[in-house]
Amino acid sequence: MSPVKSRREQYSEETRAALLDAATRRFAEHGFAKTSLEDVAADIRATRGAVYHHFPNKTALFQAVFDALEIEMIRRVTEAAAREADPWRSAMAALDLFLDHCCDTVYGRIVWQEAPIALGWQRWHECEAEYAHGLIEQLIQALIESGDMPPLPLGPVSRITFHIFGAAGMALAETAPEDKARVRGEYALAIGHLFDGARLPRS
Amino acid sequence: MSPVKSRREQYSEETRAALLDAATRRFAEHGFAKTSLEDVAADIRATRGAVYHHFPNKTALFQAVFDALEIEMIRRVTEAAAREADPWRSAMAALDLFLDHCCDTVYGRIVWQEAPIALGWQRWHECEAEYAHGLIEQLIQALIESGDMPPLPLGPVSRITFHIFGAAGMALAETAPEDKARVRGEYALAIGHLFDGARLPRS
DNA sequence: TTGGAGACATACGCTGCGTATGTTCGTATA
DNA sequence: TATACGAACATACGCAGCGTATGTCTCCAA
Repeated sequence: MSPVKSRREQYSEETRAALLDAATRRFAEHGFAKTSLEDVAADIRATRGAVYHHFPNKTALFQAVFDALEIEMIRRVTEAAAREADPWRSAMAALDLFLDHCCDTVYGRIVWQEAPIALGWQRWHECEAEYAHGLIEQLIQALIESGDMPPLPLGPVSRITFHIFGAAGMALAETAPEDKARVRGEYALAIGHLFDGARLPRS
Repeated sequence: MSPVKSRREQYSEETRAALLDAATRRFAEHGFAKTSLEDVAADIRATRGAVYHHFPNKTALFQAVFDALEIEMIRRVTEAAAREADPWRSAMAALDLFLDHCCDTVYGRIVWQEAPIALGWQRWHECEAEYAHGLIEQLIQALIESGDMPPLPLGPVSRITFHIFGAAGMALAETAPEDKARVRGEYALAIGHLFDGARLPRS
């Protein structure tokens, strides 16, 4: 995996990682538009030159931040879902861990609030199609096959599901830390009821 | 209402209306970021000076465009909902007309795609809270009172509903005109099923 | 008819992105 | 061990586009 890095490679990777870290914090705190690359660079005692050496432009830097957060989230949710054998319980476990994740200020702000702005709505949606959307479609497909859900058109259903999750994600992202637990509970209740209603009695 | 306008007032209102019209088209076609006030002004054979005379800044111009679209939409949906006496049928009529409205390219693009970018997510959400959100809360409140829905926490439920509608709105906004009818049908089906599931048997 | 104010046009500064060019410092090669 | 080369940055510049300050014209009231 890492065939002995040279000193130069090590330095380079460290500054790149530092840039990603600084950018993550800046974007999460001030948003995409109000974050200047000057500031990000200054945070790690470098200049904009360093940023443009590692990333082609501001959007690409944000994209890298976004990707890292999404990949980590998908990884953990997939893991949680895989632990349950029953499709329905698997989906519920995924929802549960997703809500947990959304309580994280950085994830919520960047993925659910800033990303559509930074990447543009279209690109954001393409990314979500690649990450979350794929996972959701998988879970729902399993629910349909197991007879837990009626065979509605998969595209719209998973997109609606995505947006329902998004509603919770956005709501939690803008909730004050001390209220997150309560709000999280309310959304879990409401979403749970909604899905229970859509559920078919197992044959 | 209009106590005899002077010639000057008339001119002024006309250019303002023309600006709004031009801005609406530009924003809908090229998006907020890629629309320069220079172009908007040029469209009506004026300069940026005219824009800044009528609006304090670029965002305010967009806000005016957005407001006009939302107010018109709310007006028509409210009207449709009021024609039905039964709360459930009233809500369904509202959904139906809303989906119709989202098939309009300009409305879909500006309200559902560009607005969060232009106004910022926070401000956008505040606006929606004022417009759509209020209407949705009203409809759901009626459903709970009539016993059609269980008394879940009103906030989350109406926010989730908002985002479900949003899912359809966004999806329709990016669907090619020739496919809009089909996609609209799919979403109507999926949403209908979801709500039917959440419905309580009338006592 | 004339002063004033509203409705614009013109001119300028500033911020921040992207790019082109310069400089330093590891590292491979002779 | 001297040197050349290229990666990893820093510095400098151009440019678009927003916002603002100032100028000009024209309508209307007194």
